[in-house]
Amino acid sequence: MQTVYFDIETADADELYTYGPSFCRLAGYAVDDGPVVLTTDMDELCAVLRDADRVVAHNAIAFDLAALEHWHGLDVGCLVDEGRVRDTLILARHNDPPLSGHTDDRRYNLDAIGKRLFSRGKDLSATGESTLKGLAREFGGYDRIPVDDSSYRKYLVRDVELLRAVAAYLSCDTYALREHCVVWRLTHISKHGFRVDVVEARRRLASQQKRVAVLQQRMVQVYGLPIGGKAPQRTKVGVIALERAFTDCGIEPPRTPKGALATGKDVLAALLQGHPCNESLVELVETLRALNGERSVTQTTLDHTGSDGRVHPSVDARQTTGRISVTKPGLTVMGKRDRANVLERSLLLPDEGEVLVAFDLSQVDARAIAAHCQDAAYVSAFEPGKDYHTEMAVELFGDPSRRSDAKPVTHATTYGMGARGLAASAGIGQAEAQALLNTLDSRFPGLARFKKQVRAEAERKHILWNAFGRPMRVEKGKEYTKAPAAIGQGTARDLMMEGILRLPGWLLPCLRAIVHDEIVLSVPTDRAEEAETAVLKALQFSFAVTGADVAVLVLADKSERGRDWADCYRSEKVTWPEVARDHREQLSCLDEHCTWHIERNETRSAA
DNA sequence: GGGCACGGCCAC
DNA sequence: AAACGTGGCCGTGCCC
Repeated sequence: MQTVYFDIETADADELYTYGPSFCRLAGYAVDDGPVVLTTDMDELCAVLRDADRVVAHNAIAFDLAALEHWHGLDVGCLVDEGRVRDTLILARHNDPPLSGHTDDRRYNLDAIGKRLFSRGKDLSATGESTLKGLAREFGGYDRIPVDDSSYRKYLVRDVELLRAVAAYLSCDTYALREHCVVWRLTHISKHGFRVDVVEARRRLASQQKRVAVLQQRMVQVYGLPIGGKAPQRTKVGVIALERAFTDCGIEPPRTPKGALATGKDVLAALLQGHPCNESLVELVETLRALNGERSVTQTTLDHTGSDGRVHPSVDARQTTGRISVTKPGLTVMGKRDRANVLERSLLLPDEGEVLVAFDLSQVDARAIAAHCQDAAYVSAFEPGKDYHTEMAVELFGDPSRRSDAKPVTHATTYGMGARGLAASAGIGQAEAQALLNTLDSRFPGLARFKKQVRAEAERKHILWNAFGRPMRVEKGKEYTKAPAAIGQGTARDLMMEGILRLPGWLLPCLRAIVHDEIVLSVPTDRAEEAETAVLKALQFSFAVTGADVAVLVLADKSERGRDWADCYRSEKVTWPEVARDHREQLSCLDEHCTWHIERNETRSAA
């Protein structure tokens, strides 16, 4: 049994997939208790790793091994599938799960872990990450530090030694091993990257700049806001001017809970509703809304686009529930619900000669809860052929046609919403909301019992385990809302990961994005049907919690085949014709609310 | 100039 | 006693 501990110094980590073959600069490795060996020969390192029974590194799968696979041809999939890899970042999160709220990455760097596991001496901690940063500053970049620099080498040696010490404290169970396979599969998203419509992105940036300039000018002239900066309406002076503008309209300036001027869109909408005839207020609010509504997704996407014309987003399982974060750029926050920003996704394209297809799991959080709680009525709402929200409408109102009224209530079930919150989200009175919550509890007693039970368990242990064995930390005092939410999201997450694990290997390089209950693939046009069948087969299965009587079906839908990511949703969003790329290729259109043919429509309405 | 909190936008 | 969960990213302002 031979274990190899290793670490690699590289160029800027953000350029993992774009830098070039000299990305890996200096490697350090140690076999079992042996001394740390340094080398610039990555082939030598790969040979050592191939022969090892066990390979250990921090963030091995998403970073070090990924770099060796990408630039030096190491077969990482084989190492992972054979269970030979131990990624101490995955294990550290598994052994000591993060709290929600602050995904504090620094909690999981080697220094921090070392400090928690065996309080390490100050002499070592002082040399942590700052050494490397300092060297990068001194030499003008991570890729320009001389590989024979003694402090660079000393730093690497120390890191491998620290890694070895840390690894001894971290245990690994079957869930953690499965997680290694999950993370490796997800690295394909970063590795292959998502093609960006760079020309269109630049065009949109330019037109956004024009739009903002007009709005800002109005703010300056009418309300006396300061000139300059990216968001003068948010500066101190700007806020004072806005407060005066509200007062001039005869309106008390709205406030946030902390006393600041509130300019969020819900607040502004409520204000308008209260004073529909106040024309000067309407103009002020509309201008403010328009300015606040300007997002920088296009800029962020371009900022992260590499010389290959693609973004290579980071994919991490760092959230407390295990849900996947996709960042740099944040694909999980791109528009979809609102007509004003649904086209954000249209900047992302399939590979040449391919189409994009999105697949999403149907009500997977609720199905996860059903699998856990085993409430007969709740579980039966997910039987094949039934529509969950319609079933809920029948149970809550005795009226299947009130499907849309039932939707917000189901949200309340998983997230522990109270009467006030439900009333606000559903647009009903608090008494009515409370009555609905009571009905929910009486119609689904098993669900109510389950929620009570997980709250109690969280209060006792502060950690909950989902149906797959993922530990999730629950904040003290917040068990009432967070415990059921953690189970719903956490198990839903692993149902999606089960699907990822069931995907046939040829589809892994096709993965482009994951947004919680949705995955996006770029597939060759002539294999689209084959791919769709295979993905749906992987994502859909019957699932039972250990010891449970009744299994719950996990079901998935597929989107249209898209020429860009937004185009995938054209049949889901038929009332927004611009979602379809075909429509955007037309020179003009007849829909006066179209967000694409804006200039033409403006000309038309003026005429 | 980095770190952090806030308040704004957004997703599932 | 009541109870809306998990996040990313931007711009500003303030702190060290």
